[in-house]
Amino acid sequence: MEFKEAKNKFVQTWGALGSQWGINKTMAQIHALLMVSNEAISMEDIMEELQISRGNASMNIRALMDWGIVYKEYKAGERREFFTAEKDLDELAVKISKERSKREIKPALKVLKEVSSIEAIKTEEERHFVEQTSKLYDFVLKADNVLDKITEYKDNWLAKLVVKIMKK
Amino acid sequence: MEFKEAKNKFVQTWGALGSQWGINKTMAQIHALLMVSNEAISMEDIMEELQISRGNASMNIRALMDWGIVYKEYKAGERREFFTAEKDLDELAVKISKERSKREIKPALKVLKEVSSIEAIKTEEERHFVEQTSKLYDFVLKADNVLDKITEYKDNWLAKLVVKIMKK
DNA sequence: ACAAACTTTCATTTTTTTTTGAAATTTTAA
DNA sequence: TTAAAATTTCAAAAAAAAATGAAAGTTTGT
Repeated sequence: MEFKEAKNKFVQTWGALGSQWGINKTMAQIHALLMVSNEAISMEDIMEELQISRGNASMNIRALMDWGIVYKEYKAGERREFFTAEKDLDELAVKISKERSKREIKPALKVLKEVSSIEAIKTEEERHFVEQTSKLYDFVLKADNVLDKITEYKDNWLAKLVVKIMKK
Repeated sequence: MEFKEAKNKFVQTWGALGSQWGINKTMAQIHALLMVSNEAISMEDIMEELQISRGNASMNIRALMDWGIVYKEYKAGERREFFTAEKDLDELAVKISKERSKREIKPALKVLKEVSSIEAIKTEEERHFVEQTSKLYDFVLKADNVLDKITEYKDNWLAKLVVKIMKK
């Protein structure tokens, strides 16, 4: 496989994967493109490489910046903006994990707490509902915290030890 | 909040969440409904409760069974089929995790390995591409394995120890 | 202050995904 | 074996999501 083909395959695959994770295709493709680029790219070049419109590029770059995984960069003597992706994978994982927690897990927890707090449980059906949603609340809360801890401790000795143990 | 309202809210929220995770709304709603039901439900009742068509119900129940998180159940003297969801959350997490690994992570790994193996690296651009995709390969492979181990060891002392340490 | 260079916005169009529903198929009880 | 009861399939319709592109807005150099 030659370089151009490989690059294209990577961008396409990453894009397809994105759609399975609630991120749209173009957003994932732009991210992929920036990830494997050794230098910052202008919007014009992104449009050209992915064959997308100006508006599409603009909106998805903005979304990626909102996620904190793509940055603007200014080049001396250049008027237009250039973009780079977070290339440190640990850092990338932390940011994605934090953002998803904030956007999806936290709101879900709020609802779970709410619905599991209905009062005056009369029927067996109601009892089961409360039991199940309460368990779900505990489970999601715990999972969210573990994720937090993993990303937080990632670089220190404790995490390293854990990873070592896990590898056995 | 009264029971019916709470149940509805839970089903709706779970459904909305599903779409952010690459699962369609109806599929997630059916799963939610079955999760909080204390007894198996017929297709007719699922259609009724979620206000969806027969075909839609049939296809999404099938998909849930393919994921291994919803089961068919037969009632004595009843011709039609009833359905229940996996209610043990640990078991549910393991199944979802395994399935996503199989469907998404493994194929992604294959592509990453492929594209990071291009030969005859000439330019700096190509060198960077190979470096970045190789790192990505290692990272995803490691993440996939850790997930595997966590689910595998979940119930034994090692995992419990880890969770304990993490909680500090 | 001007205008060229560049970016953002958003109503409209296009594409993709999901849903419907009727026909075909399968299952089962008698 | 038959036919009623139930489920599945899939072409077509509907709904939802994403992309376009032109106009509006912003920034910057002179």
